Amino acid sequence: MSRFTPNNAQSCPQVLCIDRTPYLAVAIDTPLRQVFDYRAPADVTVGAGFRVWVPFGRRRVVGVVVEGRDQTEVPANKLRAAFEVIDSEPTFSPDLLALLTWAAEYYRHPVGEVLTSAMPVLLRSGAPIREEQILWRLTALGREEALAKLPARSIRLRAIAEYLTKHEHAPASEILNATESPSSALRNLEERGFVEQFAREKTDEIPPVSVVREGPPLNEAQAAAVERIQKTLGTFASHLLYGVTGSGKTEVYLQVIESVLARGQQVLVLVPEIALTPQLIGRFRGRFDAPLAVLHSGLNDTERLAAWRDAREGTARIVIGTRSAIFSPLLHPGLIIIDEEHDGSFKQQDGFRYSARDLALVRAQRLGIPVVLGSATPSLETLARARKQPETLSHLPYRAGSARPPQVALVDLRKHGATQGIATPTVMTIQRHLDAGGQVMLFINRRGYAPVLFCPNCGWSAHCRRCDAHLTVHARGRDLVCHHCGSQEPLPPGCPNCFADVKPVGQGTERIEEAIQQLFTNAPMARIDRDSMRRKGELEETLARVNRGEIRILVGTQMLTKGHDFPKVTLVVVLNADQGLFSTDFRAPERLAQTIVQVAGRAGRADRPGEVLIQTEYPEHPLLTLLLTGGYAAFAEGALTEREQSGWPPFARIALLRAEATDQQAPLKFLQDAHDLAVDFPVRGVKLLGPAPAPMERRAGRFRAQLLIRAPSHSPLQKFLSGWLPLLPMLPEARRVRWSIDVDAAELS
DNA sequence: AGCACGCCGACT
DNA sequence: GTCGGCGTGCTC
Repeated sequence: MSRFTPNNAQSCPQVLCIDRTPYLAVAIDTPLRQVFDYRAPADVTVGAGFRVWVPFGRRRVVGVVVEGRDQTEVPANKLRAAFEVIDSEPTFSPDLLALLTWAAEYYRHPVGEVLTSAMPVLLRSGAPIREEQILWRLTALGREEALAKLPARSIRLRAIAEYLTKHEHAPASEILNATESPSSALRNLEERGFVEQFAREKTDEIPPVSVVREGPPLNEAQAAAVERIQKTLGTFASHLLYGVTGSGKTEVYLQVIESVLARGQQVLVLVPEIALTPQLIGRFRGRFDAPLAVLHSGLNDTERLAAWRDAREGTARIVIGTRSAIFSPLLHPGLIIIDEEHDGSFKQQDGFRYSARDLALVRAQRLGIPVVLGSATPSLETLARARKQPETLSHLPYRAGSARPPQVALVDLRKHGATQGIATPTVMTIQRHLDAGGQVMLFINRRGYAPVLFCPNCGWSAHCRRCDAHLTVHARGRDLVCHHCGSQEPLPPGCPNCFADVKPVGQGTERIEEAIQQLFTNAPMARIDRDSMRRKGELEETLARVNRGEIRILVGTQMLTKGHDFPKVTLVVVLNADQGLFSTDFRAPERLAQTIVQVAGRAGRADRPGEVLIQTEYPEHPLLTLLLTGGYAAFAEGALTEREQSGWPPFARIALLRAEATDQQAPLKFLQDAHDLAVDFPVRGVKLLGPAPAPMERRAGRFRAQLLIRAPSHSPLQKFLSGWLPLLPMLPEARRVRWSIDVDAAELS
């Protein structure tokens, strides 16, 4: 029953005694791929997972004990003693520590950096793990008079008073989150003498949880999914919840979460970076009266540490966050949910290049708990796994309510004339939907006004000085911006080559916005992309206007697809489906299909039938015809067959060795040397492809190249890497480049 | 990554 | 004379 054993000092003394050894192996935040041995301080409880202050070179740093050791290979003249142990209990429980060291090994990343990345910033610099908790409660005066005396218009103050009537006491963060109030509201109540703070007496009791509101009745598929997942609570199982948009995946999550909470366990929910919307959190809060810890990029250091502590001490019953939340400590883990599991943001793209989705499976397996991967467009990896174990596949094929699936049609851009990228039949369809009172959404995966600035006279086009890329025309034709390095310059008055007039070529969101305004003068519209939604809260504001019906036409990028509902949208237009149709990256078709299906899923959610138009120059392309005739499932079947035949994941494992330098030849030379070195480590089935320049060789002034390693499965890949990688730093060329290894690389660029 | 040591160029 | 450029070496 170790799963239910609290990992704090009071209740689990045996954890502290096993490592009473003379030496400690300590992981330190440094790119060095090793741990460092220290003499353990005497007469202090210390062991694996504890943080210690240690001397390191000329510095004093925080390290994490990875294990206790009875002996050390380090010569006595080098060995030093740890200064002090930071807490009276380990920062990392044995199972979390084991997961992290496993991940460091698997992704070939220095263990010190891995452990550091799993800690809130304040813990990295030595803040204590436990703190006397400051709680707020109503004063006697507050209990008697607050609700009676507070004016009705003081909504926040009354909400806080009501909350504290129900909860007796709670930390400020919890109160402010639940009532969506600023901290000034609490101070205001304190000045009125209605509330007071006090230090919590030390107790590990976990607040009771109740269901605030019962959920709606489930349809047959949802009920089957809930039951299938519930049956596996307490054991490892990897579920795929494969539900089309609007089929009620969240309701399935909620029902299963309810069971987990009833078992006294915690739920960890991972969501993609952009989709950490108030919508989902709102659903959770509306359903359960359970403390929720939200880990997102907007938190400051103190808030982050508080959320981390709440997860670790079991106070937070639901922990919801993005990628890095997979490393949240949990006292009583019971379930992990990965929402929109296909989303690329679960894979970290620099430094410690882990996949939170893959680690969720590892963590769940180690803990003996189920994991639920939810998506309308599952990754091929997840689909392949589900094929092997059909008992864990739950399909939600119909939309909740009476909504019918949208009608999808292709618009052949070669046959029809187009104004600014919008084909004539598309214009007519938009008009028809506007006339019928519908809302229209146009999707284009490109920011800015136009992707190219071109001189029709001499053929010149605007290139970035530091990247092998065109500059994008921005701000209605006033600026040139590089989307790869961020450099910016004013638009030249004419061609710098021949002084002729230059012309923006192609369409971005800004230009589509302009075209729509000209074509549909009376329809109020909005544009949603990274440039137009810079200000905080702007996105939410615009989305609200859309859903109130004040906006009739919506133009935007990927941003539109991530987790937002647009119940009044009846027509979705994918303006250019062709980017990615002929990419060198074997995953490009998968990403394109997911994007198209996700965008299309925004149409017709209520009782109105939805319509989807996909503009393309290649209407006969098999990817598009498959999607059109058989939906995502048919596409995925086809793609899986292709991957199997060509030996790509999930039917193989890959790793990518990347190198970059300001010198053009150095990365290629280094990779060639690395390639040549590999003949000394033959592992059956392991093949090296390359080296080759990266698809965009020069980026931000650095030349980049890559070498692909392909193996039939996980273990030969790891076997090869463990023999080969340690020797790379010894190559003379290694010092002239920056290199990194990306295990299970998601993007080959 | 830090951080120090170390050996050559233009400044008060 | 010395401030500082970044090459190279080390961190239990």
